Amino acid sequence: MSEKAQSRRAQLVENKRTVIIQAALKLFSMYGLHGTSLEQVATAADVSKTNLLYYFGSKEDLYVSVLEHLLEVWLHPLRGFSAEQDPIEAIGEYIRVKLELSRDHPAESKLFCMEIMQGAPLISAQLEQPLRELVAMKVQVIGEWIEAGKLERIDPYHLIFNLWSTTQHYADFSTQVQAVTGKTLADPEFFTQTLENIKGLIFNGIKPRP
Amino acid sequence: MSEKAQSRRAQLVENKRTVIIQAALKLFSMYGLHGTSLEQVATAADVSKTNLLYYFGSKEDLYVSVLEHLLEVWLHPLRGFSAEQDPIEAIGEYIRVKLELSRDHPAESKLFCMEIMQGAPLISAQLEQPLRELVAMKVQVIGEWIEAGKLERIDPYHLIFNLWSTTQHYADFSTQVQAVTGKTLADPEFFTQTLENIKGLIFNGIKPRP
DNA sequence: GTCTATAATATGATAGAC
DNA sequence: GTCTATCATATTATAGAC
Repeated sequence: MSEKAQSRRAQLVENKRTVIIQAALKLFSMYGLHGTSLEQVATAADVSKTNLLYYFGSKEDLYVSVLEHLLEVWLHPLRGFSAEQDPIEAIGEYIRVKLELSRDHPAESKLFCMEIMQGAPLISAQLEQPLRELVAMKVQVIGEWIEAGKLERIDPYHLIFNLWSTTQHYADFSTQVQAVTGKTLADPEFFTQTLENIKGLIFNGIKPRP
Repeated sequence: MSEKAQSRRAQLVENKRTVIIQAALKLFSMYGLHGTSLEQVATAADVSKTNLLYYFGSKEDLYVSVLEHLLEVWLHPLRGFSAEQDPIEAIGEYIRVKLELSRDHPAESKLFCMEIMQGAPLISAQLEQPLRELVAMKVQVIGEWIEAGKLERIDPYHLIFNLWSTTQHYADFSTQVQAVTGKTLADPEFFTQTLENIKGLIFNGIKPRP
């Protein structure tokens, strides 16, 4: 068996796993883990249920794989900003990236939200450690900005929670946002307007400046 | 049969329904609708499964009752603020009430979040209409404040989403907040600190004022 | 790797006695 | 109103042929 054939087959297996994970992600984020049957996932991924169980040994196995995929997408933008940057620019950029994630990966956002709400029983190990470290690094950077007088004295932790909650809201509560405004982030005009408003709020607040 | 006996029995029935609803709320908010069995709810409410099904004809019936109870608790503080009030005071008060809700009713917050994320299939009728009206009223008030020069020019809708998301975050993502900070809103000091930070952010932003 | 059974079980719901 | 017994079904998972 040639190397090429080997790798081609491995590629196909990976593709199939990916297709299944994508289908599962979408369904899990809509109906939850227990609200989704393997049959549904199999149908959506265009494979048989038995075949699905050939690629993923169990439902929980599949679920964990979906969560692992999700974490990669989700924690990625957290890598950004360093103390050398201008804070307003860096934070503005972070808000933009997070809002783009809410627009382009709402299923990831929702499933992450669900998992955290339920106490993250299945990924607490993978999540807690890297998350704590990433946040600690950011808190450090924000602290330096404040010391340098480049930001108002704000608790860095609460600032981070604020950035997360305000941006993710447009993915997780998109149903509510749409019910109230009639718009979604898919609408470019609404996206820009949302971005500017979030940035305006976080940078300047709502108190009128004399 | 006397009026008294009638009302006493009705009272008992109501109490039992309430106990079941509370137990169901807690479990549904932790494991989701499909992740919770009637057996679990019955055990938590200290009744038999058959008895539970005597009070609520079906699982969906129970779930809808839980959601209706939840909406009452959840939409209540939205009634507040009118244009005559000072906006900073009114909004500050609203933030406090919402954060108290996140502290005292996290199960309601989480289940509401879950339901919205899944498209609110079972309460869209009860929710959409009153929500849209309430928000429209508030948008009106905020608009008047802005016209009077009492607030910066901010889109009222995005301001409302901001108030919701930042406060509810501490209930829905309490697991994450605790993983990162080691604290919960149950800690009075952390509660006060959180409240002041949210208010500070929304009122003043993070840009240093010269 | 993929398929056809089929096992094993959990769980929502009902019937009928008391 | 509450109980025991039971039905009906959905769904995860496995065995074994091809």
